Amino acid sequence: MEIHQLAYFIAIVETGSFSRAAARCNVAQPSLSQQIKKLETEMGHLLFDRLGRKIVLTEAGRLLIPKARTILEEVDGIKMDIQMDIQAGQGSLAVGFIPTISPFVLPQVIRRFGQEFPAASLEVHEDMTEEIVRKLISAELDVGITSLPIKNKLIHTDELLTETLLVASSPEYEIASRTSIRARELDNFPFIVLSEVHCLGEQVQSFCYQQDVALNIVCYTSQLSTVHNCIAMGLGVSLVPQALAITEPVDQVVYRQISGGPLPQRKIVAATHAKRNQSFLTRQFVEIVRSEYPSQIDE
Amino acid sequence: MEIHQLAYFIAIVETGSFSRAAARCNVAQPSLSQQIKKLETEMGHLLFDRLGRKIVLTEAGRLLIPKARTILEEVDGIKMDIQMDIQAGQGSLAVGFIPTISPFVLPQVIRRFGQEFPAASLEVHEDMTEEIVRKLISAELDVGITSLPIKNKLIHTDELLTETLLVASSPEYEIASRTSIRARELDNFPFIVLSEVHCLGEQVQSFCYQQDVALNIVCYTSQLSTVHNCIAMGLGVSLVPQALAITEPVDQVVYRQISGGPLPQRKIVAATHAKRNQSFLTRQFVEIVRSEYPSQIDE
DNA sequence: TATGTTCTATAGTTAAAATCTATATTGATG
DNA sequence: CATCAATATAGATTTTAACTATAGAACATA
Repeated sequence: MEIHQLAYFIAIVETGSFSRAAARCNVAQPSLSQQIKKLETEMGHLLFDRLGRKIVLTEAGRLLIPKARTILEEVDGIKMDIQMDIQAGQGSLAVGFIPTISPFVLPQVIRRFGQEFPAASLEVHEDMTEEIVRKLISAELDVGITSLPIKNKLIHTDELLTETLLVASSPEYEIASRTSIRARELDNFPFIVLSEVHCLGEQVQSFCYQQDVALNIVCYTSQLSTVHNCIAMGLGVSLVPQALAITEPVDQVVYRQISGGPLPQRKIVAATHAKRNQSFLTRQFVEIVRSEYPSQIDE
Repeated sequence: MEIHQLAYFIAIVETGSFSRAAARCNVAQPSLSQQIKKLETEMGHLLFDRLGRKIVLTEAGRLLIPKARTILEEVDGIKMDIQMDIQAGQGSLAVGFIPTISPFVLPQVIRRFGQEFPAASLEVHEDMTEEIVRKLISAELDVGITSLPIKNKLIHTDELLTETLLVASSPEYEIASRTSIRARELDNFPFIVLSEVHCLGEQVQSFCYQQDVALNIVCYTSQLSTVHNCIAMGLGVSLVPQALAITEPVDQVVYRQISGGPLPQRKIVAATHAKRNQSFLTRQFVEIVRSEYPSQIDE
């Protein structure tokens, strides 16, 4: 059975004749006769009784009408429906965040995404960069919010913002009262560092290495909040994302920017599979992350 | 958009690859590539991201899946559905009865038809033979229950039964006490006759004419029940259908069969348009009439 | 790093099928 | 009975879907 056969059938029903239907369908009348014959053969029933000049629907023909109309309407609307669905945010989206970003943006982003695209279904993964990359490549994720560097050639990155890392210290330390802090002075204080399995941990350590700062590391932790807590307890200092200072400031901690040299920074990016087309929802999601990411400019 | 394109699309979705889908659909792989490309062009969106060895659905592709499945299922089921509908008695039927038959069979037939085919919609017309023939030819009616003769070549008749006409008389008349009545004796009594617009009226008069009976007609009426009432009032005698005597016998009337010569009879037929296919409902309806028609054999 | 394997895409050809034109056939109409 | 108006049939043409062969890309293995 073919769609055009159903269309011809309905045209005949509506015009009451093969000839008029042929005119309406912009085909020759014999084409209709032939296609209807095929349809009748396939259905196992005549659809019309041919009474010479006029035709009359058979029982099978009458029963076919609503079914044919349904199918034609669906086929007809399918293109527009999909366009509408896309605009309406119908669909699903799987996103990944690294743990040193998610605490500051996930709640706001999920809320806004839900408000703007109530029809969408969102799946959020929290993983480290490496795992996010793997999932992007295997298409388990549509987009990952992470930080550079990403070496994999199959991953395309869209830069969202550059985030400064601030010196975080207990007010007790002498460093807390300074108006300007230089990177090399960090070696005067016990340093709390995030494990290198996190890209943030790696970034902090490589920054210090490049600035020739020999850190006095007193603690390796695997969670940023532990770093924060340790600092609040006065156990040492660290470099933490500005977003942490903005969204979760603590009284027992002061946050200071490095001066007199390159700033420690990380680039926050939306990572996607380079070969996949980014869906409407993906693009919208990335824009929401960009606008919701806590930064001083927003405040 | 074509149905096979949707089928190919779903096969790819379900097998996860163009190659496997091609195998399942019994076509070569390039055919699928080509048809999917066409579908994508028509939809205005890619349906799959081609990631070299593997493919991933795009947002548009994911949205298309349920719609394509729906259409395929409907198309798939359409033939069987119609078969089922027909067997279940879905559909409509328009039938005609002549007034000298309907009183005896219409109620029972409608009841039984409604019981056996509750899903059907039945439309009943009561008309004289001529009008029934006209409606059959214009396809306003699917079948007419009437009596012969029908001269029109476009009408096909299916004989249901041969009904005898009985002499109906008031008990007061001498004829009522006889054991055997000959046709020619009818001229001894005042005769109540049905108008010739009814075929029954015509049949009665032509029978008498053929038997050389010069009727002593005292009343022409246009309703059989009037004939019956006149007889009951003792105004005369007549020839009436056996079915009348069976279903509506009256104490003031006796019903006797003619003997010693050809019986006055009428042939009850199901008349249909010779060129139209008789629907399942039509055939079932005719069988119901045949079995419900009142005749002595049934009692 | 090279190489074979396994996918999809492309090119060109073949086969199928829908369309067309022309005409036969049939029922309605004057 | 001839004419008109409709559908059916026949044969040619065109379109399109299918096929074969092969290129190109990605992954796996050596």
